Amino acid sequence: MPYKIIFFGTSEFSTPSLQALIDDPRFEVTAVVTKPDQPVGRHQFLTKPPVKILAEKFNIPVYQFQKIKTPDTYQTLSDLQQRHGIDAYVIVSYGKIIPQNILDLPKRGVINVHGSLLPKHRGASCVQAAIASGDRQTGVTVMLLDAEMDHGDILAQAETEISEAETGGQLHDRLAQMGGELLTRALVDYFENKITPQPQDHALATYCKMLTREDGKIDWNKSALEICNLIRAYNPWPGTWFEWQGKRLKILKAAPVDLSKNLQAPNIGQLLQDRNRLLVLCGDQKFIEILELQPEGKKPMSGQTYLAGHKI
RNA sequence: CGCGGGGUAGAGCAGAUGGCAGCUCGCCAGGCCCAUAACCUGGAGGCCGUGGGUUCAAGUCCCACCCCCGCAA
Repeated sequence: MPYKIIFFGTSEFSTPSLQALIDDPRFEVTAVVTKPDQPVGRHQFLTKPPVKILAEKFNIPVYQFQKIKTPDTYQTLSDLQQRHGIDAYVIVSYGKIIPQNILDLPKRGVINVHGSLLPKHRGASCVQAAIASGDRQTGVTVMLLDAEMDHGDILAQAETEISEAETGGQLHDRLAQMGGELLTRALVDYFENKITPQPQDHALATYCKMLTREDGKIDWNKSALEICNLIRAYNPWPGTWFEWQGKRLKILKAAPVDLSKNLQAPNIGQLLQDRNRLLVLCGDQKFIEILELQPEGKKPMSGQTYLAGHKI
């Protein structure tokens, strides 16, 4: 008899975990809960969440509750519980807070996959936070959900190195994949009582907030290293940018540079040309080279290409 | 019909008041040099997004359409 699971998830981070559960004969994904379709993109087309697309492909029933904290929602999930005897909920990047009375429904509790080594980087932007903080390694955590955010007992963790040039998007995809692999193993061990859930050391907890595009505005007073890490971390979401000559310039790729010679003292945050390189002075008096950028209304281009057509 | 920017040489950009298209980089050839991503000389390369219209004459004015992108979500 496979373990019966209801999967809660929405974003691209969720899909590898859902896929792992589907592919593993030891589990049966009885239903999938995901956020309602959202208007997306320049023309606001109504778009299905990635998790919904995957679920439909395997003919798994999909539930999209407008609100979780309603008697109707509770009733629906309660019915599913009675009808199928669900063993556990698995929640991966669902995007909504689930009330306690629902969390109490499944027989063996609620399991969560988180994209960091808890207790570090609790919260919504854990992947970006790891790179932005300059961490050299991170990982994924499979844990039991409790009332507080990313606070529950740990079932399993897997670590990985963050490479020098890795972007948030690349790391996101890797962690999502790792999460799926770790999830199925940890879940079986947990069901078979082979692991003892370990409480987190809450004194070491750090938190990261939900990111918006505003968070990607570059503060040139920070150090060159901090800024480079931020650019890497926030690529592709939420992206990093600053205002230049009344236009918005997105920075897609940058690197710290060592300059032996002294350039004419520029202001912090001002673009500067050195040969065919596009430089900016940061708060610690060090330069970064902008390798790839995207002016408002234009396609992405290299710093050198930008210089070919723009006087600085 | 959410707001806005843009489609001109391979790339990035200029082209007030309409008159036979220019800049930077790249590319090709040659030169200089121990050497070079540096420098010098010369050269190739453009139905100016598409279709109409106004005009003696349109990249430049008018209309329609296609495509790309930023914001917003």
